[in-house]
Amino acid sequence: MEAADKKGTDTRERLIQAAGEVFAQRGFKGATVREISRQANANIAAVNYHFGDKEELYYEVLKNSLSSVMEKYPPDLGVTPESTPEERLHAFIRSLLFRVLDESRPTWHARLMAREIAEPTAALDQMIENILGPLYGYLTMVVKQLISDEANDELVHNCMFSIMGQCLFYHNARHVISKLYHKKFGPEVIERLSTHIMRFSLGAMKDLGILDTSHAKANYISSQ
Amino acid sequence: MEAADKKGTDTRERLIQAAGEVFAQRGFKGATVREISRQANANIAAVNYHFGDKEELYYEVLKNSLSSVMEKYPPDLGVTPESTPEERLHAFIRSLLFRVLDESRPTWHARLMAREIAEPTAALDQMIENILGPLYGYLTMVVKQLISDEANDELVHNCMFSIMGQCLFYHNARHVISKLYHKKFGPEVIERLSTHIMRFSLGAMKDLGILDTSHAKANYISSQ
DNA sequence: GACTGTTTAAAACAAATGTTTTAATCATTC
DNA sequence: GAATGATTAAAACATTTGTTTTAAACAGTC
Repeated sequence: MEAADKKGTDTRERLIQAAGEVFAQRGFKGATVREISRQANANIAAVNYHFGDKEELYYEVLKNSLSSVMEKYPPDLGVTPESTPEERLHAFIRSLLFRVLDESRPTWHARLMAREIAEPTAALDQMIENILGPLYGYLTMVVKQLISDEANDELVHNCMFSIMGQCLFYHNARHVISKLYHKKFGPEVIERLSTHIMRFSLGAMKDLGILDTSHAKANYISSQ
Repeated sequence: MEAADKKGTDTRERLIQAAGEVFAQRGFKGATVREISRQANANIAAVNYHFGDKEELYYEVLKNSLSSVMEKYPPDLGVTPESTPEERLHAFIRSLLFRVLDESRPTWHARLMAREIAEPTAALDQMIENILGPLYGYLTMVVKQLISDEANDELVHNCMFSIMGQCLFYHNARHVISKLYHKKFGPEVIERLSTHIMRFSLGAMKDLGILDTSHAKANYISSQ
């Protein structure tokens, strides 16, 4: 069988692609092996033959997703050892936004990860270990450089969450945004969003950093 | 039957409460009428008798949720006509955070709405009309007062999204946050978070507002 | 070209699930 | 207190769905 992708291509691979699409769209429970098989041009029994059962297929799909998601948009894209912390932050935001909003390629990676984050299965742990943990670690470093190396942990975490939240919101609330404001997320819009989020966050951290270092930690901790 | 809540309480009401819990936990597809019925101490046929079918029950649950979610924490809690825009923003953030994080009462309202936002069913439209639309309208007003009444719409929207994103992140990523940082969201933590988000956002908008009004719109629009 | 291990195809199975049916029970009214 | 309408209970039904089985088709090897 020398045909390119008529039937010769690995059924296993086609199943993963199809399953990714279906899982992302309908969730683990909502996805049926019949729909996956149909969409992969495979027999119903193919899933069980190649993966054992539906759950194992899901894990395989997620693992596949994890490794490919970071490839196209690594969090330090275009950053050199000489880059300023500001440039690193912009690169981080930009890559995160493209990672979750770019529709020029299969979008199920991001949607699947978002699903797993919002309602974890047993697979969340490996996702944290391989992707989210390192990602947060990297952002921690960047933020610390931006506000103050000896800023208290709470402030650092809060700033990180403020940045992550701004980025992920556009993915999470995309249906609402599009219904309320008829906004579409093409590459140039994403570019502008990343500029906004960077300026917004830099302005904020400039303020907070001053607060934190001048009035010392007690100031930030006192609330209300 | 005069007993308080042994069996005399409306089965219909018990079904809605139980269904809310189960739908929020397992999603529409994952929830089974059997589990709902069991948890409501009702017969399997009760759902169909009282609501026609499972989908109609879901809509009823969501409608019930919508009307009750805003009651305890209205977005302008504690705000008077004399309040400053800064106070209004703080109240908005605070109430939003409590709305989505407060675990001292049934949490399924927020979880269910988050589900509907992330993966809409046909019910999203009424949710936008009754809740999200007004909420965003109110925030628009507050933000405009904070940066500049004649700020361009894009900047206003972006700031709104930055604020909403920061708040909703803690709900959306709660499992990841708790696994990574062992953070729990008690009332005092929520209070401090709201203070952080307010300061973060005010600092940011102060910056952007200056940018926007002094260098005029062209400045903001130029990206990269 | 028969043999062997791998993959695909079709059908069947068993469990789960939303819904319906039918009868019993409860509550209210005359 | 019989009659009537509303509610609940138990069982059955029809579909869907994940999985298994059995046989056929294929690919590579001697």
